[in-house]
Amino acid sequence: MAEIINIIKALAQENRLRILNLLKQQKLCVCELQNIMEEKQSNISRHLNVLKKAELIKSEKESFWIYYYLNEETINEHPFVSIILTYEIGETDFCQSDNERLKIYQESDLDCNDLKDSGISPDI
Amino acid sequence: MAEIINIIKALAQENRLRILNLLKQQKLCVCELQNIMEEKQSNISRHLNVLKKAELIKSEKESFWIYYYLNEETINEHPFVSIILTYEIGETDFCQSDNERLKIYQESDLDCNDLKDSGISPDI
DNA sequence: AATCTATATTTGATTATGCTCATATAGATT
DNA sequence: AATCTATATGAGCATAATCAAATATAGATT
Repeated sequence: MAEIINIIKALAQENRLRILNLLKQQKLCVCELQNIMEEKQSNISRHLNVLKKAELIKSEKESFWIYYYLNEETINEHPFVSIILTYEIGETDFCQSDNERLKIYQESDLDCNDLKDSGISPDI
Repeated sequence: MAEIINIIKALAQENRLRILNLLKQQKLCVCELQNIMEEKQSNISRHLNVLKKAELIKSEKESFWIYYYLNEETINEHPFVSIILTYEIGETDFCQSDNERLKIYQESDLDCNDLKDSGISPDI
């Protein structure tokens, strides 16, 4: 079981909160996160690793991609995490604009195969 | 109003959680915290400043001493903070031993006037 | 087996954090 | 006003965190 202090430390960083906010809405792979968040792949990967060590997320491989999703056991065991994700960060600017980009992606009918060279949309 | 991310960052450090755990139980001044926690005065002072900037605590002067206490407005506005203090850190080793020392201090009938050279008890 | 590609990791630069020692400051007490 | 003392702050150091660029790796596809 992850130490409580590691869980709080994992939550104490904007990019990691952004990742959790997105994963709360749906399972996503690294390249999707990279495109929605407009961050470098290595940076996303690093933060995912921190979140995984804190046992806040899990991953599973599906053909080419590794999909990340919330670790429900940890979240259920530590309800304050859900409270933060649901009530505390929803209104922040960074979540709002990530949510907009997630919506664009969802409505685009693109998937991981398309992300490599095109980005989510011509504007992004 | 303090940014949510500053609040989480303030919580993501053991010594600051220790301070909050103690202040949850009673108002304390710097020299009391210093003696109970067995940390350097400057270190305590610095962490108090971080907690104050996150608006998690307030202070008030009483004759020689500055007493710190939880900022109820912030705590009420962000219920996850109480949850962490009540349900998440109570069982940690660091809180347990701080609580023991707080108890010794409470039962000692010492006060701030005595702490300067003596420490809380001969053993400490 | 060879190739390809998504993800992880290494390296190195930059910045932030935590701590201690020493000193400054504020503001009570005399 | 002078002094005293609790607390705050500055300086310096060590360690950790963040990030980008380049490279390594795993494992799917052909």
